[in-house]
Amino acid sequence: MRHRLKDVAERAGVSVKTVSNVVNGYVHVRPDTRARVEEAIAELNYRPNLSARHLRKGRTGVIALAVPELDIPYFAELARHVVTAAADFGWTVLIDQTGGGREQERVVASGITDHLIDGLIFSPLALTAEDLAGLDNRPMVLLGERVDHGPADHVVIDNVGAAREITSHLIGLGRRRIAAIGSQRTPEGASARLRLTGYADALRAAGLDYDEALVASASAWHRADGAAAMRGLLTSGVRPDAVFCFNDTLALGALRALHEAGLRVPEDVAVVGFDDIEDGRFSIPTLTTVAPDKAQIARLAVELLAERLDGDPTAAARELSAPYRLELRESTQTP
Amino acid sequence: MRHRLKDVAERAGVSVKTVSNVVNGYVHVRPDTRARVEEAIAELNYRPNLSARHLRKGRTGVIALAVPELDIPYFAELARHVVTAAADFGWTVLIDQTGGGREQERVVASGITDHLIDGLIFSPLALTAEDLAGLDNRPMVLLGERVDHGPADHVVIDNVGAAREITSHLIGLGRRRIAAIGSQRTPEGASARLRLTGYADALRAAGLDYDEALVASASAWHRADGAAAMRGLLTSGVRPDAVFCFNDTLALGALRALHEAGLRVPEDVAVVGFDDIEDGRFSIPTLTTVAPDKAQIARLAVELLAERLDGDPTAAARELSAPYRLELRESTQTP
DNA sequence: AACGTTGCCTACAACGTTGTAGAAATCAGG
DNA sequence: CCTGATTTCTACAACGTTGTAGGCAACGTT
Repeated sequence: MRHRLKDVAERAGVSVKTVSNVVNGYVHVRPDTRARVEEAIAELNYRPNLSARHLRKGRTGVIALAVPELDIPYFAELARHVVTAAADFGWTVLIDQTGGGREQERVVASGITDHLIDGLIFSPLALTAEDLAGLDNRPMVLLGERVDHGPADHVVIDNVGAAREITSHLIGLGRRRIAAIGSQRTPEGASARLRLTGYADALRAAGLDYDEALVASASAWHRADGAAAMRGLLTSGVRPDAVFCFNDTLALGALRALHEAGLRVPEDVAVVGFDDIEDGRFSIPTLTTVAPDKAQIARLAVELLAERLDGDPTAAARELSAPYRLELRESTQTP
Repeated sequence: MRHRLKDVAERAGVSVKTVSNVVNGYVHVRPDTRARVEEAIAELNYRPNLSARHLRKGRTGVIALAVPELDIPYFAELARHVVTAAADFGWTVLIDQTGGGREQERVVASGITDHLIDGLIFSPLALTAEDLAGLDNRPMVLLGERVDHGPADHVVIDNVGAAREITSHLIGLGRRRIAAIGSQRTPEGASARLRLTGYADALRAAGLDYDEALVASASAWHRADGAAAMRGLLTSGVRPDAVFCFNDTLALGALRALHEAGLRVPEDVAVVGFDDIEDGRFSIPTLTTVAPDKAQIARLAVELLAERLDGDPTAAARELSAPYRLELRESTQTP
């Protein structure tokens, strides 16, 4: 049995609005009235109906987080941080899985769940700037690489800089034939493009040639794709002495393929990844990686959303950058 | 700018209710009227307000999934399957992270988000039967080990049987000093208790002694706990020739600790896990494990919830069992 | 031709909440 | 003890939707 304000009001002998005032912490309520109401609330185990409240107030206290796939560890870890950060604002998080397809992402962004949520934190893969431009300017924060000239707030990390830095680290270790795994030619591959740019920058800065043959593409960024790409590199005969994988799951797949080929990491081939997922801290060998500050990304995203909700909805879009650092582990340590 | 039924109605020159009828697929609407309304809907990009609909109908089309931690791969993979299964019913999934604490779980179960969701799929760690008994009988499906005599539907797998089977597999390989990692004495450890029972059953059936010294506890089931427990076993001098870890992340941690100790897997020590997370298919060595049918678990849970929502809410609680199978991989393969 | 039936549509009320307006009670200051 | 301000509370309307009841045509049946 569910109770309403009306039931509480009758039990406490006050008006419905007075109960509402107590629930909402309105100050001008006599202490004894408040006590009576609170007692009635407790006795009936009353809980506000959020839909009704939303209908009236226009706020649900629910935000959505949309990610391509939940069982990609990076997104799972990110989701955890977003849920935690949102809790500080009293928000519940509705998590949506887009699958990464452009059409599905458009549906999510345009808001199938429109009226149930106050705002959206969105990590798009395939969405283009035009897609975004066609939408209502609902409160939305984008995560990840910039969708150029998009009208929404976003939180990014410096993909180019991070990729340059970790590639330079490999060069600093004396590696000269550095492969890259994860390149993508599709429009979805914004992260891939930026990381490839950083990789190429670092090579150029060190006076090394950019060799097409050392760059392997991967349509998705799962372990299996990393393993397949690594096998491809090995059979093509390019003999790399290091590999920069554009994320950690690719790198874990690459480790596996190197292991199967009988090559030692890092002695024969050094391997680095990107994302700092937990797996990489326990893999054999442990994985050197770029560690974006996921907690900070989540916090910034939630804060941006909060400001957008409370502030001017038409204010100019903002871009915040979250820090990262290199995590040096066994997969690059020269013994 | 957001539009309402009223706006569409004015534009199409019909009543509000007729628009509602079109939106809801009511049959008795003349084709030309329907066309006019649909045109107006498209022009205004109308989308129903879910809160208002919920307030009126008592259904939101949103269900919640509550899991202890999202970045535990097992739960992330499960979440993915639940989202997929729910989509077939036209449901959106709100994902809640409980942290696994009893108090937080009670809050979730009692329904902070009560009125926004139609039902709850819940994977509890710490919740007790008494906690559950104190709640309204809202539509709820529990996942995982049984909370004895709980009033809610649940979907389980045969933990005891699966643990017995995989332990027997180790015995069949000729292993005799089989350790177990993941035992828990806390009331939270229902899964741990069941898996330990299966382990002990298998030993007894093979005429092997159950040796306390071979059973390592782990307060949580993360990689770090598995690594720590394995190190503990190794330094205690019990010299196991196989280890049954109560989940895959524990096993991955154990692999790591064995590697650091210079022991070979499976030659010196065979390792098995439980859950079949993706990591175990690419770890070095790949991990033999119990593979619960996660897709089936998710589908059964969603179906149970659907039946509970449509059917008699006071009907007796049901318990469904999902299948599992053994995945034999490198970590137990005798070379 | 009168009748009931069906198809199509509309008006109204209600879901549970909160903002607004204002009434009644209390207080402060002369 | 009067006046005006403040505190405390209430009645009412509205948020956007859908169920109910009912009206008016058009149809088929006697």
